[in-house]
Amino acid sequence: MAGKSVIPISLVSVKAACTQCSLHELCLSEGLSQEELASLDSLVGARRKLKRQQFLYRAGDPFEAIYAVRTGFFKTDVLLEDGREQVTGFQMAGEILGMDGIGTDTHSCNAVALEDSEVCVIPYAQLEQLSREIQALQRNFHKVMSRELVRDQGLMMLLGTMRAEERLAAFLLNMSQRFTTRGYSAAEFNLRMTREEIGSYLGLKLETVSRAFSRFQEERLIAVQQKHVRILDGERLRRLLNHAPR
Amino acid sequence: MAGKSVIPISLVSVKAACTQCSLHELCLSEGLSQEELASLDSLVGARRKLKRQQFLYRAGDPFEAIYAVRTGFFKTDVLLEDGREQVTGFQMAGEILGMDGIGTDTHSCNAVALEDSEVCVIPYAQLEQLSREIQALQRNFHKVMSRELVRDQGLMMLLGTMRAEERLAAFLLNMSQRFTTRGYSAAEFNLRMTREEIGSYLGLKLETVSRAFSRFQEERLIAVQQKHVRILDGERLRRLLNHAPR
DNA sequence: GTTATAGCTTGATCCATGTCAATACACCTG
DNA sequence: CAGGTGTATTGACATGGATCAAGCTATAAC
Repeated sequence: MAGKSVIPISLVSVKAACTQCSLHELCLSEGLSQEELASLDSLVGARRKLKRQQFLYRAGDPFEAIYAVRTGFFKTDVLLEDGREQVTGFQMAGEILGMDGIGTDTHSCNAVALEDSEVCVIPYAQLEQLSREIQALQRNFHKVMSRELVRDQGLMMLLGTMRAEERLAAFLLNMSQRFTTRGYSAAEFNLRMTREEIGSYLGLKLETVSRAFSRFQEERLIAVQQKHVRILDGERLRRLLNHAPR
Repeated sequence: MAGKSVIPISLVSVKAACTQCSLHELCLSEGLSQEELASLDSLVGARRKLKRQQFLYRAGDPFEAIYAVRTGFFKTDVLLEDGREQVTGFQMAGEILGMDGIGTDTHSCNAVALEDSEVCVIPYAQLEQLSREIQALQRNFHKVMSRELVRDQGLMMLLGTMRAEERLAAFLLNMSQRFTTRGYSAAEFNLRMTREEIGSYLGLKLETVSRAFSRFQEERLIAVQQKHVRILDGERLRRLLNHAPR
């Protein structure tokens, strides 16, 4: 950290903010020039640390900023008046939270840290301003939102047409893929969420999730112990998808 | 149409393009000055007419433009390799289609006209350009995308936690609300989609949709005959939501 | 006007997942 | 290390919606 004195100070400070946290093309800084990165950095100054179970924002909160996950793990969820909960997503390093608030100036879901986490606070008014000046930033931001729309389509497909085991397979492969992108093992990881949260995300009850885990273990597709998952046969897991049982 | 000669020619041409079709704040032109509207108009020049069942774009098509529905009715859907279909949305006048393509430069779903329709073609590169110049346009565009994210959250909630009759009630109330916004009757309308398409959207089989319709009719909540729906008791229909059965 | 076809309704049955309940496990606290 | 609490597993049973099947109704085609 303190070494590498060949790097000019200005660059080090840039690195500390955006270059370091943006895992390649995950965040908003992809493809920006050094100069542009510096502008983005000055905007992103603020950080916020959250303890496990703390809310980053709640449904109804006024919208002021979007957030880039630096470290940690989040869930977003929506609550119905009668108490039913739908987890709408899990977010990890490099992913953006809070865009649901842009349309109405009010957040429409809750965002909760599932472990101690840190986010970059990106004040929205300033982001709009800067993305009128920096085309690459504008483009990145639009791409992030659009990909979120596509992600949602995938989840609708899952919730609307898949059976329990397909859903869990899709979930595990998605997790694996995202860990891989971040340089972690594709085959072995620790889930940060409970069976109930997975179930809520997948439109299943926690018992059904648990049974599907057990089934996969019997079938030697995975080895699972509580939150620790090892994927033994990703190929077969993948084949479970896109092949209707009848 | 040909009358009203008091309106200057420049305004008439503006009206023909954006002022007329954008039902208030639905489209992208909300809050733009006359001058800005003219810029947007020059961008939106092209129109496209589609016959019933024609594709506006297909999954895999290169992304070039987004589309504003001028007249008619669309559905978007995603297909799985094994043939399973998930309808991800129904779009009517003033709504924007195609934003799924921004993230990957490729459309991720199909968009099909459910009746003869017309759209405004908005070339995306030019929209980005112009929205760097016109703050109100940038803001509108972001709001449209964000509202789409929020809409998706609602659909996930529906697919993940609601029972068949709740889903249909939510669907009918949503339709009613959107027709109202467009100046049509809230209580009486013609659906443009089949039971199968409704089912696909709601994560149900067409038979289940049909049975739920019949049930609502028995209960005097609605009067339904094929695609024609009259809402008799919107209040009770609304109470069906947000009240878990147990 | 007749026929064909797609769409819709309704009934009978089946099955995947929900529900309820008991137990086990892991982790934290003191 | 004991106890407690939240989490996970597993079993038995219930049920909502899927499936299969038959018939009906509107609309389009000829």
